[in-house]
Amino acid sequence: MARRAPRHAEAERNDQALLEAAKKVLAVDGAHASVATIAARAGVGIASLYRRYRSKDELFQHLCALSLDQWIEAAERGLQHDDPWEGLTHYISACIEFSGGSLGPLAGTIAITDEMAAKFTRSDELMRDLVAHAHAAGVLRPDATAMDISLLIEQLGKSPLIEQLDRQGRTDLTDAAHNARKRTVAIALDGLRSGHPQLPGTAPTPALLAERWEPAPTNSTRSPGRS
Amino acid sequence: MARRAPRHAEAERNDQALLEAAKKVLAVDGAHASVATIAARAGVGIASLYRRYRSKDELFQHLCALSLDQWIEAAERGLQHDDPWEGLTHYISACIEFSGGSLGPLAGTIAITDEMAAKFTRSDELMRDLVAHAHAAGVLRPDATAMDISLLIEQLGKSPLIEQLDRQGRTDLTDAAHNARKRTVAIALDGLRSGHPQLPGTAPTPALLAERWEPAPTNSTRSPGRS
DNA sequence: CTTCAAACGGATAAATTCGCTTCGTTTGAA
DNA sequence: TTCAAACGAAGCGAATTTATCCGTTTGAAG
Repeated sequence: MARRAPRHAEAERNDQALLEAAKKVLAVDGAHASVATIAARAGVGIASLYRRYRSKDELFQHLCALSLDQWIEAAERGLQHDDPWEGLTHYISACIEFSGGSLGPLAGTIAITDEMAAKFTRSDELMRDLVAHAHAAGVLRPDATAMDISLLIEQLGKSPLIEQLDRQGRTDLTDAAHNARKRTVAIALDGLRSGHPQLPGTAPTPALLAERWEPAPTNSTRSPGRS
Repeated sequence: MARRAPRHAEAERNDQALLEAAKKVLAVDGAHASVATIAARAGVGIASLYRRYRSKDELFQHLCALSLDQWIEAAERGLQHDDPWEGLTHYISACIEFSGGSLGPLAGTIAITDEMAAKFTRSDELMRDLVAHAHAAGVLRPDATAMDISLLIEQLGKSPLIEQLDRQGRTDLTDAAHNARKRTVAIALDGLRSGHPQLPGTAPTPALLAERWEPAPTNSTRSPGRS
């Protein structure tokens, strides 16, 4: 073919760097992460970001889709385990580990694409299967529902300590912080095993997690989303 | 006597409203909460805020001191319990409940006053006592340290779901969200009881929590290039 | 009722930050 | 050597943010 890709390899590398940078910056700065920060962290110019994505929102949507892929893959791996408990705990640990609290801050700030909705549904199904298997095997406490576990994952995925250390550039402490969170996760997982007193209140309804991604209903100061 | 207080009562009420509003806005908007938002939520003018605090930072420092008071009081109450386990769990639950993730986002963004440092030390001592009693009674898993529990509190105190719902004004779901978190906390507390396999890794050092409040004098993340 | 300082609210100034565009430069396969 | 594709970064207007300024309201003292 004729001229096709003078610097195609570099473009590919930059795209990858942008996505990784966006994820980290999003975890650190929250929903108000700026494109300038993301581009700087990726080591590329701002224009390189806008050449790939038409807007900041589009970048975040793509990032969400990729994260959902990770969730789906983690669930599929978990379902392949022979031991239902191992499968569930590996899924939970994996989600907490790689999520980095990326999606949480985004909830409600970006529109949900059809692609995202489909992947979310698939992820949810797989997750319910995982929980059902663990319940059937009697290793997971019967009163803990899939919703409980989803909330647990979200709660532990976003670590204030890790985020702040990252923000301050204390790379010398991040290992210790991650180790500390592993212990917190281990404690929570032990609490999920069978043989504990009944959980308080009633199980949370799926609406709690579903509706949070709905477009912000009465949000006052939002620029009209184009597209 | 000379004129003393034409509208003193109103001033007092406004001060109280400001503190409460600041706490809520801080939990919702994070460290970048604006004074305008806080004043609006308190239902007062911006000037009323600046009449009491010379700057935004001074307000936040005062707020921190008050929160530390709550921690101290919760620990003292916990120590009064006859049952060490009840004392510890009530302390943990109380801290998670009222913290609202207020202090977390502030860490590193404001200077630590001497008052804050003293209260932090006192709170830490009481908390260690609580844990020591629970350990001595054999109700708390021996491998869980005070640091582990501090991190657990911080991790569960900041709820992404609750914050987002609050941000979107979905007051119809906040009750359900709080109930859901109560269940998450209950799971974690069950995981803290004795009779579980050894926790992974080594216990986190106190430096992890102490250093995060250290001055962040070199505004590192301001320009994300080379530091 | 009049007085008047304390307290009020909100417009506003000055500086910053944001998303995004434009533009001159660099790269590397043909 | 050529030249389109890809690059980095300065720049633009709009939107925020902190903090101050100023005219108005309040309510106890005289």
